[in-house]
Amino acid sequence: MLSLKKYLTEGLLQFTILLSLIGVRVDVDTYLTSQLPPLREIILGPSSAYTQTQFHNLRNTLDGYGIHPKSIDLDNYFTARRLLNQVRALDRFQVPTTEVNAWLVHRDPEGSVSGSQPSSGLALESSSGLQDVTGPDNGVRESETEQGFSEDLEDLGAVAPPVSGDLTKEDIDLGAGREIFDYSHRQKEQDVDKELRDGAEQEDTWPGEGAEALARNLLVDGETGESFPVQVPGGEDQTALSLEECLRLLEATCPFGENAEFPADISSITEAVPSESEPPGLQNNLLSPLLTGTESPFDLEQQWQDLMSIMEMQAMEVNTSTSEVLYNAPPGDPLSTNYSLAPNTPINQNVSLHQASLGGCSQDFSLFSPEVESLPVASSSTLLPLVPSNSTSLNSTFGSTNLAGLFFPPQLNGTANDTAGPELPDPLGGLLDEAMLDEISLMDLAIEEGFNPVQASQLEEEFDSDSGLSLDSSHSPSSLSSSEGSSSSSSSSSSSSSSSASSSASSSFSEEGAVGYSSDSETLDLEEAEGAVGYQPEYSKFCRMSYQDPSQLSCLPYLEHVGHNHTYNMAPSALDSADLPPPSTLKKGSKEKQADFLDKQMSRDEHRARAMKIPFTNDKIINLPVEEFNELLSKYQLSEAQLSLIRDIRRRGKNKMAAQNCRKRKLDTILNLERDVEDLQRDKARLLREKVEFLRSLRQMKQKVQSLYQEVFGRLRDENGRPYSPSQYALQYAGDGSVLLIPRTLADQQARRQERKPKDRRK
DNA sequence: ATGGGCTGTCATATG
DNA sequence: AGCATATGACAGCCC
Repeated sequence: MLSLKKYLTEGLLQFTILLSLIGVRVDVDTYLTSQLPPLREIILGPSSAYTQTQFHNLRNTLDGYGIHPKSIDLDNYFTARRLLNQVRALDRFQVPTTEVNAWLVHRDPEGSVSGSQPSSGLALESSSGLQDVTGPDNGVRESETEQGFSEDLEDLGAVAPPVSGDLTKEDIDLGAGREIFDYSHRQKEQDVDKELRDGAEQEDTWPGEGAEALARNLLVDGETGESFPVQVPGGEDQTALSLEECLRLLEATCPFGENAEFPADISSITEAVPSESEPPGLQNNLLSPLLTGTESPFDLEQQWQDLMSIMEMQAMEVNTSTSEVLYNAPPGDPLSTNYSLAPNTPINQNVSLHQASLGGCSQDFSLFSPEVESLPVASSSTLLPLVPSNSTSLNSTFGSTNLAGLFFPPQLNGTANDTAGPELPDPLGGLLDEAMLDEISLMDLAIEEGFNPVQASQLEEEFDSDSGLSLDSSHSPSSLSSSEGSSSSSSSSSSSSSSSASSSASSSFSEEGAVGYSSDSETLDLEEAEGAVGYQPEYSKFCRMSYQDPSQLSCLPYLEHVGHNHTYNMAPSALDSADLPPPSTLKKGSKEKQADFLDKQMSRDEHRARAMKIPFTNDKIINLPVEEFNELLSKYQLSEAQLSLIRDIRRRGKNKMAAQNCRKRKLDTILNLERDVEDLQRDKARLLREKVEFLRSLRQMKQKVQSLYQEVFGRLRDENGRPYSPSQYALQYAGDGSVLLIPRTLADQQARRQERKPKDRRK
């Protein structure tokens, strides 16, 4: 019960807010197993954001906070953010759709372009284009439906009364006053407080008899210790659950294994495939970033996998349709069906592709060939710098020179029969799928290294930070403003930063701080105040813990000492309360009013000290080092009650400062967390954009290789002038760029051999 | 009147 | 052990 109660309090609420910002589920298990670095650090151990030294960032960071936690706007800000996150969760699976929609728009013309190419001669292109348009739509609709379901769940969760509330109430409400537990000690002070409170209005009537008077006036105060249950916002969890469910459903529809290997060497393809139908291009190494990039330990791999699954669903539909057109043609007229668009004049009736050099084709695998350039590859400029200029990575990734193994689906390879001669397997269905599988399995590795799939899937909710709902991105110098997402998010950031500016301008730190507070030293012990050393703790009462502009904070010298070097109690004595005369009271004139004012401004401990005739200031009591403090006590003949009070004053005063520091630190931690979240969101958005571009490139290349393979293979003729059966023969690329026509059985063997290699290497 | 935020205080843990 | 500090929890005050 106690631990539950613990979780249901302020800390959890704050973390809930923060977690909800990045879409991380808020149930405790996930909470504790969280692997996301900032959150994990906060929960499981000290972090850079949670260490005390970070507290100084409160004043050191001049880039400012988007919205200050105590600004009036902050509440609305967080609330709005949470709500917006929930709203954003509605199109969780449309995350890539934002990208994919654009992709689809251009997918259609691409299909038509390909289909209209006279030499490509592949009827599948147009049909694949059709499929491509309809397929993803289905996928999107499906995910929308599921998302709607999850939204319903979420709504239910949000409306449902928090169960924990009753628990907490039962747990806390013990039906006993707090004084029961420390009656003897606290009652005295409570009585004193009561007396003082009463006396403050009926003038100071404290008899001044010290402990005896205390003992005579024992009264039980009404301090009951009643508490109120803390309500934990519900709904987040259910949202996460439903989203997770959706993700699982979505993944279940994508029949990809994790251990699939990519058997063939695609770099050979880029070198070998002829370029008849394509104008010269460049970047035969374009594939390498697609594949080597996945080996880098991205934190968002799981999310990418989600995206990949979505993308792949679409790709699968394309491939399926392609395969159907290609390989399930009516048996009656297979040749005319499959090769009808092949050139009527064969290249060579006795063509021997042994040593047939198909060089120059590498240029055709350019993303930027006219056909491809017609596609709005959103930010090819961002893609290019990421392309390592070595093609060996392609070799290592695809690892095989067997085009047949590369292109032909396993089932076709295995069940090749002579009667199905004209059936031409989908060369690139295998290519892309295997590539995807390879990528996904690499992602899995990264995931195993510590990225929680749940987190990733929930992080995906934030993917559409391009929607303008993202966190303020203008603060970070690392913000990549190259993309379309940054511009929209910067608009939101401008509003948030302006609100923070207004909030910080709304209250003036220095004006309030100028009002004197600790009046003891002036009204009672001016001579003591002269020697008083130390930070004026009560001063913060006028600061009201206002953390506006850090630059303003840095202008307050004594606050430089409020930190975790614990030097604040050695602050300049110049800042003692004696040197901070309240201007407003001075202007008021009459000394009675001034005294009255000062009297009201005195803290309870100051009243107590005054009542007990403590001969020195509370500042001294609180801020003197232990040695000096003890020395001071020894100078005076103090009663036991006075000594007790002095020690309590010291304890309370120090604790008060500690509490203030603690709260500052807590806020600072939250701010740091928020900044971390912003950075992560920016990184995530950037990585996802890059991934979408990579996928787009891969898809385009897949289609190109597919068509080129078909074309080359379709033009081959045996000695009798008949086309080769794709079930019996396959094209294979040699390492030197030559292309060989080999029997499928041999090709399959080589493919299997190549498959084993990467697995062994991985082990 | 009331809820939420702020602050002081206590209890307790930790260094 | 004593002290200082950190922090969760609570109550009271104020807006």
